[in-house]
Amino acid sequence: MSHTFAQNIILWQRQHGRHSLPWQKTTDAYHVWLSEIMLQQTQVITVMDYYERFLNRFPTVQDLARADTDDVLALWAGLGYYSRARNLHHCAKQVVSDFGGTFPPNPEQLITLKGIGASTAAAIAVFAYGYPAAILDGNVKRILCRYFGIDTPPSASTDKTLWAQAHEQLITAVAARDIQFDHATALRAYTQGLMDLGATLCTRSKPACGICPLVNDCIAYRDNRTAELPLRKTATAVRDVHIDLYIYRHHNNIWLEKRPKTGIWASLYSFPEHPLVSTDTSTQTLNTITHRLTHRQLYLTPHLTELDDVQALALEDMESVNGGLWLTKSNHESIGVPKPVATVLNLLSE
DNA sequence: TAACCGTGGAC
DNA sequence: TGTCCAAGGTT
Repeated sequence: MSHTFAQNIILWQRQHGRHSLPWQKTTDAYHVWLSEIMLQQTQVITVMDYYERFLNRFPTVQDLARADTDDVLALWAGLGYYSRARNLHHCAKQVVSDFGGTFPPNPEQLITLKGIGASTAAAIAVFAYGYPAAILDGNVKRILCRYFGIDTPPSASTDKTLWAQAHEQLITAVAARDIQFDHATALRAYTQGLMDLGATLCTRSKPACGICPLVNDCIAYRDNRTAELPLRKTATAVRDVHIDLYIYRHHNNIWLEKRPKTGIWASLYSFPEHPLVSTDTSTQTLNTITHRLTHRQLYLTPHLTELDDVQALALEDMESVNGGLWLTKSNHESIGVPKPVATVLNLLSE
């Protein structure tokens, strides 16, 4: 007799899935949660180092909750989507103040926490607590669209269909446990298996259908539409943005300003974008740097000015009230800067 | 509802 | 080289 969708996933995961990722070594909800937040829209290989550094610096949710937001952002710098870091810190405080320092076990409570949506809540519930819940990330969407031949464009309506399928398959997954494994173990294998299959076999381009455990029942494979499904989302327009960066250096210290709480690179530090010091001389314009964001193409033109002691003091007096500060050798660990700013800083220190 | 929000890798 | 998009959530 043939296996169900869920049985195929579980059997495949035990044999061919990933079992040695750092966050698979534990069911500690704090560790699981941290990994799930970092992995949002971010590939496994990128997360590895950040995950280890974060746990080393903040071993418990209490440590994270009482940290300075600047330190959290500095540790997150380079990982992108910085609202995740601010929400992470907020969430840690919520867990300590509202849940006694222990993450709640069910998705209904988890989703009330900052930065945790439906899919992340389900993943935490499954991996930390063995609580049955359906995930729906990019991997699962791709698998379901192909397996069931779902060929409607990405939309809230399509998401509703996908969530319904995700829930339905979970029911059979829960029933698919066999004599060797308990309920929670089968559930974790199923959930991990979906991600592993999507990440390693059912990939966007050139899926490995020849070794896929679902190939016999896959509509997209049957109809030769795996290259077409899932349908692409219409590309959002990328606008060009030109920004001047004013770099003021004094004794190898660099003047930085805290960015606004909203918008690109919110709450991180960067160079002023308007001149702060009237310098009729000795300002050097450096080569323009391009930096691509999801919906913006940035052109950053740095202007470097060396300040004398009087100018430096004047700048300090005038701008420190606005969250400006000198980046020095001793404070860089609590100053989070976006990638291109880090690139410019490295350029300057050469 | 759709725009917003980073960075890096794959092709 | 340009395009797509990755363990998405918030506004």
